[in-house]
Amino acid sequence: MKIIGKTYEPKDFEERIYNNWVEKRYFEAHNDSTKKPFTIVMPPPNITGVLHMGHGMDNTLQDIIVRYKRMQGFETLWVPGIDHASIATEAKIVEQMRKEGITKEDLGREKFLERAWEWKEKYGGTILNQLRKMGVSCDWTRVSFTMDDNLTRAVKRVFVTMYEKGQIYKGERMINWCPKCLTAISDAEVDYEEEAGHLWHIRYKTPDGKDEIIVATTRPETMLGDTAVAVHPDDERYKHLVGKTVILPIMNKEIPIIADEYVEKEFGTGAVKITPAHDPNDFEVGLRHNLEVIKVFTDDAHMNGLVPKYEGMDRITARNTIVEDLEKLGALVKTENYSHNVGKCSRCHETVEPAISMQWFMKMKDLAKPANEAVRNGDMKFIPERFDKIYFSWMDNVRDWCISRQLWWGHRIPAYYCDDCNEMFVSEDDLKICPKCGGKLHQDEDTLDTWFSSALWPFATLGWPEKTADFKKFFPTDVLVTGYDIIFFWVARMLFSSIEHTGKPPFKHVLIHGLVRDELGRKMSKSLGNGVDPLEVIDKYGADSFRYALVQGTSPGNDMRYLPDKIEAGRNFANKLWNASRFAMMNFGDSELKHDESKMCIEDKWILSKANTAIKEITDCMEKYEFGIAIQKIMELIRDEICDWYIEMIKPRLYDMTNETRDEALYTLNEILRISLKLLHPFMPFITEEIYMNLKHNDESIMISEWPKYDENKCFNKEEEEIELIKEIIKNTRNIRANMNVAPSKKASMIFVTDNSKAIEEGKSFIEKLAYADKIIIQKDKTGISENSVSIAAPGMEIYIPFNELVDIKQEIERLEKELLTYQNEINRVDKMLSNEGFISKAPAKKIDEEKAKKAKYEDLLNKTKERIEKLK
RNA sequence: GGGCGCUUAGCUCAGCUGGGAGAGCAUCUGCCUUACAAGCAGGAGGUCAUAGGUUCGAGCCCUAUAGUGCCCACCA
Repeated sequence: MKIIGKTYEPKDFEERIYNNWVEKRYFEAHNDSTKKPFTIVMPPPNITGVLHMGHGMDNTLQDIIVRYKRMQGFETLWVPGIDHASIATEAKIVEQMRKEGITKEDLGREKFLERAWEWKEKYGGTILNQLRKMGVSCDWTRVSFTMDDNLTRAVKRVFVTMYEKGQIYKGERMINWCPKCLTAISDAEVDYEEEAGHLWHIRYKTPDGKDEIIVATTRPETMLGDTAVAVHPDDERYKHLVGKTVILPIMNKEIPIIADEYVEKEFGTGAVKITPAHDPNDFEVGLRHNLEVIKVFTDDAHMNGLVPKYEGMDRITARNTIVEDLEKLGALVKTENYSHNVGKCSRCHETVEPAISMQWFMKMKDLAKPANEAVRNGDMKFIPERFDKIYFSWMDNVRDWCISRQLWWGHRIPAYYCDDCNEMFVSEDDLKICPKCGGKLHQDEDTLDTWFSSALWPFATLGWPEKTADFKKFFPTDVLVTGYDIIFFWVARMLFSSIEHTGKPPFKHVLIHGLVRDELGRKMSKSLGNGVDPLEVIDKYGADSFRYALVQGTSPGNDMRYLPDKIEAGRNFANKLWNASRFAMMNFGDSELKHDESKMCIEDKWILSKANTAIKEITDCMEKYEFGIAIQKIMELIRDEICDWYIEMIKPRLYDMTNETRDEALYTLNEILRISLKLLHPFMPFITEEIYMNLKHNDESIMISEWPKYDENKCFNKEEEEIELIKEIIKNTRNIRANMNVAPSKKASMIFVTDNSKAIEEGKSFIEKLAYADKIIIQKDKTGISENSVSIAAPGMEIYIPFNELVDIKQEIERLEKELLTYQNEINRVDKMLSNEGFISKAPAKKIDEEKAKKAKYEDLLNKTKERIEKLK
C-alpha cells in the first residue's frame, strides 16, 4: 500500500490525473450508447482574451453537474467550445493593428481575416488550456467554434430559410450606429448612462416674423436636419399654429408645425423639433407625417456637408458652435442644466448615434410567442424561477433584431447582388453568376451579429441541420448554466431559435448564477484592475480549492464575493481530508480489508448510518442544484463526523494488532472514505481521485465509479442514538474539564449511575479516550461517590467525575444552577406550546409528541440536577 | 417611470415545502495528544432592517416603510 505524502500538494498530481482522464477517454460521450443521455453545452467563452473568475464559476458549476450525472450512469456529454465574438474580437484586432500603425483597409478583407484566424488559434488555445486546468470534464473530441464549417452551415441554413419565410428581411430602419466601431449594433448592445447636459430653448419664428414657437432640445446640432416642429394636438398654446410653418434658424428653411400625440405637453416648452434622421421617435413621427429625412452626420459622427461651415466638426464642437451661432442670431432663448441618459456602445463605450440605415433584421413577434409559451408551460424552467420575469419582460417588448454588422470577422451574410441587374439572391451556396441575367454576382459585405450563431449553439454543435447521431442522441440538452447578464443576448435567442428550427426548446433547465465580485463587492473589471486570474489562484492553491471557493456559501442566481479566505478554507479542508486518508493508508498495511458483519462495532454502524443519511440529503441537493448546501453537508460528514469522531473512536482498535475487529474498522474506514470521496468528487475532482486510487476496493477511476445510493439496510437508528449519546457525554465532559482548566493529561475517573449500562459499556473505550477518563465505573446507585465531584445529567443516567481537591463546591453549584436554568427555559418553552389549545388542536400529532418527549427529557435532567444541587448544599 | 434582489454573529454568507437561529473566517481560552498547527478541544458573540398582518406557531408567508444593489424603459 502506497502511503501518500504528509501535506496536501495539489501540484503533485492535478496535471497527471487530468491527463490520465483524457487518455482514458472518460470525458468522451458515445452516441450509440443505450444509457440515458445527459447533455450540457458550454457557454462558449469569447476568444477576446483569457478566462476570468466568472468563467471559473460557470464552468465549475457545469462540471459539478456533469460529473455527478456521469457517476449516476448517464451517457454524459458536455460540449466545449469558443465563440468568435465578432465585434469584440474585431475591435481588439483593430486596436492591435492601430499600435502597429495599420488599418483594416490597409490590410484588406482577406489579410485581415487571416490575422483574425491567427488570433483565434492563439487565444482560443489559451482558453481551452485554462479550462483544462480547472479540471472540467468536457468532451474534447467535440470542441466547437462558432465559425466551424458545421456551424457556418447551420447559420446559412437558418438565414436562408428564415429569409424565405419572410422572418428575415432587409430594410432601411432606425438602428443604433456606433461611430467608432462603424457598424450597426442591436438594442441589447447599447448601455444607457446618465450624463450631465443642457436643455437649450430655441426660438423658431413664423415666416411673417409675427409669431414664434420655442422648442427645447438636448441636441441642437441635429437641428440642421429638422423637417418639422411638433406639438400635442390638444395643446391650446399652439393650436393656432398647427398647419402653419416656421423658419428653421441657420438653415433659413420653412418647416411645418405638426400635431402628434407623441409630444408631451408638460415637458420643456411642449414643442419638439423633429429630426427624423437622428432620433428614433422623430423617425416614427416622420413616417406618420411623411416628413423628409435629412442626415447631418457622417458615419463617424462628424458633420456632413449639409452646411459647409460645420463640415467635419465632431458632435460636441458642432453643438457648441451652433449654440453660439443661435445666440448671435438671437434664436437662443435660454440654456437649462439637464441630465439625461445617453446610449453608449457596450463594446467601445462611444456614444451611439441613432441612424437610418439599410440593414438586415429578424422579425421577432412570431418567434417570441412560442418561446414565451415554452417557459410559461414549464417546458423550459429558469432556476431560480424569478428570472422568468426578466425573460418575459424582454420577450414581450422586443423589437425586430438588427442582425447585420458592418464588420469583417464573422459569418458573412449569404446574400448576393448582381452587378448588372441589381437583383438580390439569398442562398446557402456561394453564388457567382446571376441566375436571372448571367451577370457577375458579389456577396453582401456585411457579417451577422455574433449572437446569431450563438443562438444556434445547442443544436448546431450537435450537428444540426444534419440529423446526426449526436443530434438524435443528445438533443435537446438538459441544462444550460449561465450568468443572468446574458439572458437577453443569448438564452432568449437560443430558445426562440431552437423552437423555430428544431421544434423543441434547447434545454429543460436554465441554471442562472450570479457574478463573481471582488472583496469589496465590486464587479471585477479590467478598468478597475480588480480582476483575479483563475490560473494564478489554481497555481497557488490547486483547482480543487479554487472550485471550492466558487461554490461554498453560494446559492443560485445570487452574486458572490471572491475572498482569498475562502480559497484557504478550501485548501485547509482538502488538507484535512488528505491527512485522514493518509491515516487510513498508514493502517491498512497488507490487509485485504475483508468485511465480516459479525465483527461490526457500534461506531461502524453509526458512521455508515450517518453516511447513508448524508447520501440521501446530498443527492437531493444535487438534484435541486443546491451545491452550496451540498458541499456543506459533505464537509460536515468528512470533517465533523469522520475526522472528529469516527477516526478517533477506532484508533484503539487499529493500534491493537490483536483486536479481532481491527480489520472491520479498517474496512469501514475505507468504505466511508470511498463514499465521502465520491460525494465530494464533483466538487473537488483531483484530490478525490488521487486519494481514491490509493484506497482499497477502488474502481478504475472515481470519476466513472457509481454515485452512492441511499440504502435502507444501512440505517442503524439504535446505534446512531447510542453514539450520539456517547458524543454528548464526551462533549459535556470536555466542556467541564475546559471550564475547570483540567488538562487532558490529567485523567479522572468517571462514575456512571444508571440502570441501563449498555450504551456506556459499548462506548466505554471512547469515553476513556475522548473524555480523558482513566477509569469508567458503572453502578446502579450513588454509593461511594466523593463530594468533590462534578456531575453531569444525561438522559437515563448521571455522571460523576471526582476531581478531588480541584472542585470548588460553590463554583460547582453555580455551574449546575446555570444548567438548571437552561433546562427550565426549555421546559417553559415546551409548556407554553403544550398549554396552547390552538397548538394541541391544530399542530400535527408528530410535532406534539416530539415536544412532549423533549419535555420529559428536560424534566428528567432538571430533576437530577436539582437533586445534586441539594446534596451539595 | 416599471420590475427584481438584498438587509441574519465583527466580516463574507447559508438557511429546502413555516415547528427549538447555522457555517467559514476573525476573536478569546487551553493544548506541538504518534493523520492533520493548513491542526485539536472548549468558549464568547444574533430583539434574523423597521412597523403591522396571517397562523396554534414567522428569519421564512402577506402589506407598508427605510436603506442598498441590479435590470428594463428612455419625455425632446
